[in-house]
Amino acid sequence: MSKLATNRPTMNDVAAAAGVALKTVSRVVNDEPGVNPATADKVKAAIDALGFRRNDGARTLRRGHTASIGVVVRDLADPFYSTLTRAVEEVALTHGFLVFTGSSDESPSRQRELALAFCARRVDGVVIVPVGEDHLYLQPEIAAGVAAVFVDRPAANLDADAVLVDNVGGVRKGIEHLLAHGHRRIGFLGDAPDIFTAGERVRGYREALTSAGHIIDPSLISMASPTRAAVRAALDRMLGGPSPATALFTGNSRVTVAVLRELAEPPPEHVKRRRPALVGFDDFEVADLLSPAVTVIAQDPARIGRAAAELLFRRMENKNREVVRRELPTRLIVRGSGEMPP
Amino acid sequence: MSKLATNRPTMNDVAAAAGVALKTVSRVVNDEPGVNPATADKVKAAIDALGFRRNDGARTLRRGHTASIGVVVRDLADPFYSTLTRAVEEVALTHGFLVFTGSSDESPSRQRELALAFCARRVDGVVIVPVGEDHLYLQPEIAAGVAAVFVDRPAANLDADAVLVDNVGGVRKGIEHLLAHGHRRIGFLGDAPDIFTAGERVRGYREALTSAGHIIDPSLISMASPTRAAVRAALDRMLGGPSPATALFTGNSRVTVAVLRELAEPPPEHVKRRRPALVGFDDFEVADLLSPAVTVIAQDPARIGRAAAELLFRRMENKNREVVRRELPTRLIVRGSGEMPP
DNA sequence: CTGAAAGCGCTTACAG
DNA sequence: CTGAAAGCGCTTACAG
Repeated sequence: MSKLATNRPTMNDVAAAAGVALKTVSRVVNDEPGVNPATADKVKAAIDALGFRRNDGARTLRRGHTASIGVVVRDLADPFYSTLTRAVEEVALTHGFLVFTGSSDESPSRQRELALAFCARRVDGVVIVPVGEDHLYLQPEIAAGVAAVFVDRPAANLDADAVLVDNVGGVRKGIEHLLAHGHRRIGFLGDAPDIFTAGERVRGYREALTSAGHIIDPSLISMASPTRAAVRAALDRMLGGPSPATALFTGNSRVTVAVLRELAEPPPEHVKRRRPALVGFDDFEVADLLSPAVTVIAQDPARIGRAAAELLFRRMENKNREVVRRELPTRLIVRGSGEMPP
Repeated sequence: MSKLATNRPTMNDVAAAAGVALKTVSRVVNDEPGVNPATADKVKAAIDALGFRRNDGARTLRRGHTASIGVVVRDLADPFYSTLTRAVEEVALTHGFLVFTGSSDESPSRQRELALAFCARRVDGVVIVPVGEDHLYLQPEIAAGVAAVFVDRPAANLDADAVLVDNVGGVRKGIEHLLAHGHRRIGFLGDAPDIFTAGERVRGYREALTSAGHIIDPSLISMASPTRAAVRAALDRMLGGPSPATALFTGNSRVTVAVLRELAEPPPEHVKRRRPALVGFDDFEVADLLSPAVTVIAQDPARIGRAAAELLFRRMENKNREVVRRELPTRLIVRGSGEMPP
């Protein structure tokens, strides 16, 4: 591509038009003190006449920081991550920062490319929902001064700031709730076991049952991506046998919705199902309008995003402060589905 | 702030370490042809040893374009806008572009500041969900070469590319559906009348009724932000009178959900309500799981975002092509709530 | 195949 | 209060 058609005026052009030096224009543009009001007026007039707007890219190059951050989530279209990102944006704006966003789609290489592309633009910090086993590629960036905060999951092999959720405690709370309502056969439908949160949550399930003196029945645990087929198979197994589960715990909102959708279908002829009690991890829109309304262990994605952003800005201020790992609580929201008797 | 602690190696450092000229490093980094393989290897070794990573900000300054775009939506936490943004991101990535995002919160000044901040970073293009009456502030940016595409709503006073939805046609389809099921008293619950889409949609309502030879009853129209109080008042009026509405059309998913929530409450004592039929504009998660499942006029936010991004990249390629205004169709999804008899 | 110089549009560090 | 020079880290345009 040859010289662009863009023909933006520069500080130099403004200076020429106003009959002053470049530096004086810079002073006026940046509201630096000590400019003669009459001179400033001349400069301002020239700025308006030419339609000058400072090139922040040039400014950035000279100053060494860009006042921008990058956010890499799993999927910006997912309400959990979009709400989280929006909260980061809000904090960033407070500091006068702009934010790049990107979705990794759970692909380690795509995440890496996004994060490094942001770093190549010299963002001052990154907020990352980590994917995959290896995050050492970020080490040089961090060493070079990029602040990094991991969110929702810890970085695999990097000692860095992180904002997590009390997954284990949250699930325990949900399972204990079902136990308190008399359930003893409780099925757990999680997600792919390599996802950090999925592992933590099934751990919470096991701990809750074991602590209460119950035996873990492996046939009541399903750890798979919530495809239609996987969910159907798991439900048939858990609800169709001679000693069926009377309650289910679903490990995230995608699973919850998939299960609800499956329960809404008539079961195969040879299977007889009773509607099980249900508690789901993650709140979701109109969970309260379903019948029965869905009892959930709610996370607070906006709070998570805010916490991550605040940690990021604190890290930018002081690269040497010790690494922080915050764990945010969950909240049981009782709505009906989790209070049905066995 | 003084000199930053960041101590990144530059091409100059690499050149010194490899014993070549700066330009040769540039050639290697950019995969330019015509470098002696042995020289290239020396340079690559130096790059690895120093952990060099090109500063894209500097590159950008010299080349005149940044390979980045800005997206300003109403609220990134809203599934409609986050899905739209995600689709824009996808197209951008295909072109090797990065994307800044921002939420205007329906504030004209905040939108303006975000858009101009993106332009100050010299993004090559912006996708904007416009708010407010005045978008002339973008005129100089567009003149200076920034591509701009408006989405969901047209720019108030600027002749620019836009991707809209056939709001009028969509609502007409919904109202005609209710008419075909025998309804004659159909209430319309919209949104604040200064929102473009709200205006278009109520127009569709009027047109559908008029075309079918029916009279418009103003008491069956409510144009207000869907606060709890406003929705309740509108429902009491529309459903509580001597000649109540037998069906409702809701103008967007926020309204739909607010109405459903209100209908789930027991009505005030002196009001007796029948459950009205319902068709809503916008699809939403688990609309199919409610009882009755909710019939909607669905938009396709991913398609809208994709169309906007594609238009943007075409505009970047040719600043002089004529202004395009695309209007995307809607789809009626029949689920039950819209097929209930009067 | 390789390199020295100029310049992108600003800010920094000084000098007057 | 104002300005001339250098430099941020690259690419462009040339020269050898």
